[in-house]
Amino acid sequence: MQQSAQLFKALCEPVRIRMLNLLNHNEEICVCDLMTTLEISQSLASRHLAYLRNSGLVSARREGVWMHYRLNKSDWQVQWICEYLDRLAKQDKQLQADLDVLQAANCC
Amino acid sequence: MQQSAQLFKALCEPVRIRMLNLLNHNEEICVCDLMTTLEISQSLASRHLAYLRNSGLVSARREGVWMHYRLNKSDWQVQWICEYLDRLAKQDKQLQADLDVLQAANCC
DNA sequence: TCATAATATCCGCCTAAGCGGATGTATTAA
DNA sequence: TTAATACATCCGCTTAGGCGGATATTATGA
Repeated sequence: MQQSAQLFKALCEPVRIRMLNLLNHNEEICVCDLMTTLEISQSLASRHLAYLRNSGLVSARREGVWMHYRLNKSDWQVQWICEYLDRLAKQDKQLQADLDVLQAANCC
Repeated sequence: MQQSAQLFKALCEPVRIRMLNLLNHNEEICVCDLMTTLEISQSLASRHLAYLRNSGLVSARREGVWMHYRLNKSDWQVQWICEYLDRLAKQDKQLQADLDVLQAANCC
């Protein structure tokens, strides 16, 4: 349950919800794409991604200089969160807009 | 989404997860039952319940001197949380024990 | 009206975690 | 080997929210 609480802490922050929403609709995303799509600083992106990593929600893969992040979809709690995000995205303009912006501009 | 973040903040605290688990298996529970079941102080119980109220997860009903709390099950997000709690309770000893303790000792 | 019981809120203290901006690290290419 | 790029981490500051213990509020019954 302590672990559940940690899971929810990861979802407390709007920026992290936006990140998870993007990851929910793309196999992998690199840090630079997340930065530009969400219009946040490199430092901020990296710190929030570290938080998501430490909470077990995402994992990272290095490819040369780039880090690619993806959801840990094998975890049932992550699957359950994805279902929530699917539903939330349908009624949230910001999340929809984020998806459009990411599709339009792929840097990696 | 700001509202979603607020919802998850309500779930960050183990004591609040335990409260929601109890409410998920009982129509209504009074504050004194929650206090004794979770073995927490009156002040602590009341503060966490206020947090859950302000987050829109529960509502309260006065009956004489007692306050009875219940889940706002009409909200789809609350329903979704209940499904999570159902699943979590099956694999969490603490949550199971809480339910047993509450059944054994009804004060109101 | 007054004492008591149940609940809510306030106070002071402490920690987690948010942020911007600076610095450190790892990889690639020249 | 060095410079540049992508990313991670650190530093200092600020705020939200945890806690115990004290106090306020509300309702009931004598």
